[in-house]
Amino acid sequence: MTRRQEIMGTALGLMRNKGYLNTSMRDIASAVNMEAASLYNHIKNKEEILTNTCFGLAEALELGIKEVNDIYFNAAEKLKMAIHSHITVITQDLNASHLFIHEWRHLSEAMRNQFISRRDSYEKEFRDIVILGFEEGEFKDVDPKFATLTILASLNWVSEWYRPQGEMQPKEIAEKLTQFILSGLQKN
Amino acid sequence: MTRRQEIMGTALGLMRNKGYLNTSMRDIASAVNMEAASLYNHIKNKEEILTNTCFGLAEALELGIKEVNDIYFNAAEKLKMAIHSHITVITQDLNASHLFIHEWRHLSEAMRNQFISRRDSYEKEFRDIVILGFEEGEFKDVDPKFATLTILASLNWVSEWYRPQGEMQPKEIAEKLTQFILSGLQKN
DNA sequence: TTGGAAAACTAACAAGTGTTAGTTAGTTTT
DNA sequence: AAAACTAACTAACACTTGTTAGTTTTCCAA
Repeated sequence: MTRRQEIMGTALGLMRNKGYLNTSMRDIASAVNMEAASLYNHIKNKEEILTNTCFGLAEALELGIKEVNDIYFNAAEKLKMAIHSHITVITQDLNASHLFIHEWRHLSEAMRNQFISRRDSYEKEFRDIVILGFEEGEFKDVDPKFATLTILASLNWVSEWYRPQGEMQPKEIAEKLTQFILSGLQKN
Repeated sequence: MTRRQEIMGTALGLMRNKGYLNTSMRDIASAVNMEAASLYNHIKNKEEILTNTCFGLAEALELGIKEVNDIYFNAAEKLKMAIHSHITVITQDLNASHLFIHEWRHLSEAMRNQFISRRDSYEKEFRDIVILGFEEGEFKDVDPKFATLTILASLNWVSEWYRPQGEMQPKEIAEKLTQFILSGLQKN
């Protein structure tokens, strides 16, 4: 592990616990046993940590959904795969996911706009699956935007409670979520 | 409207846009056309804004769920009412909701612990409804904790996209969510 | 009209912020 | 052996932070 990776990883951990703004360069430095100024030999600046993380995850998620949408399947199958992909990415690095989900607001305006538009297009790919399901006659006539937002909220929230050492593993989580989203809580 | 309420309201608006930590007392002051020091004639300190808001919403939510759980109903009916109550509270003041959902982390440790324990007990009341549904034989045999977290994630996320001027109003949102949570996306 | 509280002000504080400059010791490449 | 590079350091800058002290203005009831 390079020093840069060590700094990045430590920074993400601190930022997850205390928040991005509340984590100072001096906090990060002392967590890796150096002075704040020395960090700049390895990273450009504080925002690079945030930018790298947010866009790294965005890319991973996009890759996943595109793979799903490129293959022909029915909507239920696609949704299942998309959920699995999303959960896999999100549970990979919980610290990074926290930044991705909560701290992107603190990107500089230009970066933030880019980020938002990539997030929107990810949402759209997800929404297309819901719409496909309706066109197939397999899904109910729900408001696709509403449904997609609700689904993504559930998926993202996993990063808040998932623990790698816990009993539920990503694959199982994805399956239960798929089940829940497709057919709900009630019997029949 | 008292000056205090004006300050509080303005502060919440700023904090929703820029985040709690990123909103300075000087930001708040200039938004209500006064000097930062003058704010202290009306509020105790910055944290009071956060504390007041977080515990205010906690109380409103608790009140709602207790009302639901005190009356005898079947689980499906209770769930529907609990969702309605939650959405009503959450959509009442979007700025406050944002603080309640995202910024409680920045409460002082003592307050944060209190907050977490109240949130946990609210979650438990919700979970009891899911468990009741299973005992009645009406709900599927899901992990109640998992289901509850997933449901609450969907409910809270409403505060991110709901717009009072938009076409979907709280009552309709609650109904669609109930429908979605009970019976999912798929037909049959 | 006046007394006094309420609400504003100015000035300052101590601490903390991200970042840059300049330097140094140790290692690697030429 | 000389030159270049790496990664650490100390010191400092310019600015922002929440908050307090002390003072002045505003405003309303008596």
